[in-house]
This record gives sequence, C-alpha cells and structure tokens, in this order.
Amino acid sequence: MPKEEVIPKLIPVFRHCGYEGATVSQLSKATGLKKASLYHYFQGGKEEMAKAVLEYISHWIEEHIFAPLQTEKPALDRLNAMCAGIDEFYKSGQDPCFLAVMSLGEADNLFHQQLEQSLKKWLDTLSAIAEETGIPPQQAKENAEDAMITIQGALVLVRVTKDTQVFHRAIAKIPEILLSN
Amino acid sequence: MPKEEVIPKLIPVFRHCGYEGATVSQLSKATGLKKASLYHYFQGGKEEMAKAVLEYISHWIEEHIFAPLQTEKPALDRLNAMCAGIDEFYKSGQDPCFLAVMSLGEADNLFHQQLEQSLKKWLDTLSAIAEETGIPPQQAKENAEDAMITIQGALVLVRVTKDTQVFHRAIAKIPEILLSN
DNA sequence: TCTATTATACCGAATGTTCGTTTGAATAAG
DNA sequence: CTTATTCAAACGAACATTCGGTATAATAGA
Repeated sequence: MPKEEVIPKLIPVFRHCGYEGATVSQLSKATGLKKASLYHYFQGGKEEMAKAVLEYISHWIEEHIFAPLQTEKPALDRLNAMCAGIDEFYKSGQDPCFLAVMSLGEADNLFHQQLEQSLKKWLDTLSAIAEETGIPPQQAKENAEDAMITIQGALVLVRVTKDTQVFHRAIAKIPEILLSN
Repeated sequence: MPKEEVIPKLIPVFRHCGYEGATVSQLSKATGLKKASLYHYFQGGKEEMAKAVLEYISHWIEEHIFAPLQTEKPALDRLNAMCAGIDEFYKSGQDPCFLAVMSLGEADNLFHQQLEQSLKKWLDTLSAIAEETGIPPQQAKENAEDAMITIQGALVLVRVTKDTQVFHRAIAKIPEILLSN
C-alpha cells in the first residue's frame, strides 16, 4: 500500500483520540498495516505519523477550502463555496478539528508552531476576503477571528450535543460575520 | 491533606493534558501526594479523580457563574457579572475548557453523559436570561448556543495564538449576543 | 490516667499491563 | 539476486494499580 493511501486512514484516529490518546495499535488496525509496516513508512514513529497527517490536512484545506476563494466570482459566492468545503471537512461538525485536538498536552509541545502557522493562514485568508469588500483592515481582522471562533466553538458544541443542526446554523452565519461592520 | 484540597490541585493537569494525557505520576507531583496516597483517596483510580474534578468544577460554576444571574439587578448587569466569572474561570482563555478536553477519546466514553448534562445546564441558564428580556424561546435558545459557541471557540483560538485579547473581545460580546434578535 | 485498639493518612516497592519501538525472518516484486 | 514490503515476536520503558507497611491521632477500656 502506497504512503498516500495510508495517511488518510490515520486521520480519524488522531482526530477522535488526540495525539496521546491514539495508540499505534489503533493506528495499525485503522490502516490494516501491522505495526512494523507502519514503522517502515514512518521511521519517526507516531510523531512522524501525526506530522504527516497535519501536512496532508494542510494540503486538503488549501485545495478544498482556500482554492474556492481565489476565483473571479462575487465575494459572497466564494464564501458560500468555502463554507461547503468546511462542512465537508468537519463532516457537519461530527469530526473534531485538529487545531483543537493537537493543541493539548504533549502534542502541543510537538506541533504548536505548525498549528499556529496553520491558524494564521486561515485568519489571514479570511481577513483578506473581508478587506476585498471594502472592510477596513482592523475590522476585517476581527471579523476573521470571529468567523474562526464560530467554527471552532460549533465543533465543540456538536461534539457534546451530537446536534449537527447547530453546526449548520453556525456555518451559515460565516459569510455575514465576515462581511459585517 | 484533606480531599477538598487535593482536587483543586488535580484540575490543571487534566485541563492541560486531557484525560489520557494526564498520568498518575503527573497528578502525584501536582498534588504533592505519592501515587499510593492518591489511590487512598480515590479508590477508583484516575477515572474517579477525573470524576471528582468534574463535580468540583460543576459546583464552582454553579457558585461563581450561575449564582450572579439569580440576583435582582438588571439583566445586563447580571450578564456582565457572569462574564467576569467566565473570565476568571478560564483565566482569560489560557486554561482550556473541560467540556472540550474531556469530550475526546476514551474520556468521552467515560464522561459523555456528565458533559452533555453540564452543557445543557449552561445553555438552559443562558436561554432563560434571554427569555427574561422578552426574547422569544426559539431565538433565546439560538442566542444561548451562539454565546456558548463564542466562549468555546475563543478558548481554542487563544490556546493556539496565545493572544488573550481575542478572548476578552469575545467575552465582551456575550451580552449582546444573548440579548440580540 | 495509662494502655490497647482502631481508623486515618501516607509511602516505598512491586504488580501486571500496555505503550511505542525494534528485530530478524518471510514473502513479493522487479 | 536484489530490493522493497510485510509480518510475528519480543524489547525496554512507562503506565495504572496494588501491596505491605509505618506514622499519627483519635477512641475506648481498665
């Protein structure tokens, strides 16, 4: 099995169990590869697996969430396309966010820089869209933060309530949050 | 050392490491009690320690966050008092929320019911305040959800950015979120 | 009062288990 | 043959947990 097929199978384990909660046995079962085979692909062990997953996700976001923002359509259309990507990425809120999961305990020590950079990218991208529509920089920055807060907060609520409606309602608000003043 | 003094010392470990990330060695070091002594107090082991912490926090919230809402002052004053309690509870966003931390991995299997009940209490309490000011029930419910989303989302952002200003800005918005229509 | 008993708080050392990781051999591919 | 994959088995380390015991203090009986 090629490495590109392995990484996606690692994702749900890290996502739902966190870095420390995810055991190599679970990762083995999830991929169908025995432990030694996993270590053949990832000589750095669990840490390298998590890092690979983070990079994979980073690219996924780039393609499926940021890319729709770079078209020539009106800003609102682009934002709605982005929201569709977000809904898919988080499975309507049923899948936790790596940003939230990996910023705890030992994982945060290992990956904090990467997480911080990833979040900054999100915020900058959203802020740029807001500025495009004529919103002043400081306001755009705060709107971007509010949008991210809404996404992350909704994920926590859905994780506890199991009510995906809350997530859809929250995501639907993203465009107006971003473009408000 | 009486048990009531032990529990608060367990809190920061679970909060920052999560349930699975928190080791009994860490808990021992944090409390100043040797492992065997911890097991003297908590015969159910780590699981009972976490449960005790959850109950302790539940009471703390009751007293410091919900109680200020039961006074006779105007709604806005009461909400501001609550926000002060929230800011203290989360140390301006520098301390993660148990709701978010304990709803992952094995911890979620063990404590999900307790977490769900706790969140429901939050939402119902906030919703009731909104209804008091004449906001219709359905709108009040959604406002309460939005308020919780803001709190939880801000906690995630601050954990990654280390920028407590984001948290203060988010908390300051809680009253208007709750009372909007 | 003095002593015997019980209960509580605590700890060093060991328990068995699970963890992440490594090894060396078997198999498959070219 | 050579190289790349896969595997069962085993590794030491760290884990949660238990055991046997000491120290202290409260309680009770004489």
